[in-house]
Amino acid sequence: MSQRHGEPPSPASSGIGHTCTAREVLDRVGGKWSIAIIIEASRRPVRFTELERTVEGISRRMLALTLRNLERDGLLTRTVHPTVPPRVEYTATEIARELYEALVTLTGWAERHRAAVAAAREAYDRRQGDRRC
Amino acid sequence: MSQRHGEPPSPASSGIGHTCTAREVLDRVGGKWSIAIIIEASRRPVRFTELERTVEGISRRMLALTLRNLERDGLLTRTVHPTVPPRVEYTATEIARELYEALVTLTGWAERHRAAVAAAREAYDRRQGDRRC
DNA sequence: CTGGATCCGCTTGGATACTG
DNA sequence: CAGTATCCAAGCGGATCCAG
Repeated sequence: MSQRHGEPPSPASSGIGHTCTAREVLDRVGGKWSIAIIIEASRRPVRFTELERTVEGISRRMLALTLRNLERDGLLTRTVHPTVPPRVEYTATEIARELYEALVTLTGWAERHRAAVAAAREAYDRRQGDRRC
Repeated sequence: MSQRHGEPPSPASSGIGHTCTAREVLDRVGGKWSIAIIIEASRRPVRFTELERTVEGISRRMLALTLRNLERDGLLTRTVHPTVPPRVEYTATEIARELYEALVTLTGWAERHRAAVAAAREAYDRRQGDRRC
């Protein structure tokens, strides 16, 4: 990551602008686990081990990394309760919850066209399969 | 790719459902170049070399690969004009254009909170910088 | 012009052991 | 419990050469 994410030169409406902002957000939540964590943390404060169980398939390392990044971007709040054993809770910020709202649009698209995409993919693969055999 | 993308077991409203559909679409367009290509192809039919110039930074290999995948998922239409030299045009399908509409919601989120995220990141980095030095 | 095939470095990410 | 540190494998992606 050699580039700071300050204000881009605002390439305006050439399509490049939309591309950049789109990539900006996708780089942030396009990770394999970000969405799942944001959704969980939007429902209630969650603890580390809790996420390790809930977000099925995630490794301890990736959980820690993703949490760090989300916290860094101000999407998660990390609260340490100085008890023993230590208790750390992660909560989605208002920004993150708004992000989730925005994502609903995308899931809507996925649900509407899931069948069509699957069909297209199958058709494509069948064509290729014929060519190769 | 060892897993077919058929109908998931529909885990309903436990948050897992949204996570899955969200990941489904992000896996499809979360690639480094998919969005840029979709946007370009939504504006007009585009040729291979044209994209190579427009989508700045993309390599020939990744352009070809991304085009294949998008075509496979029914998001792009590939039209070959049997001329010499060959002329191939890619066009966004209706589904892809709807996807772009959905993405606008996301870019809206990015634009609204860009400053906040940048600030959070800077604050976080400054805190860490102090600790490490 | 439009790609496919190959080589290879770099990053991503899993498994595990260790620390406070 | 809540992580960090280390090792290592798989795959993403760039560069290049070649073909239709």
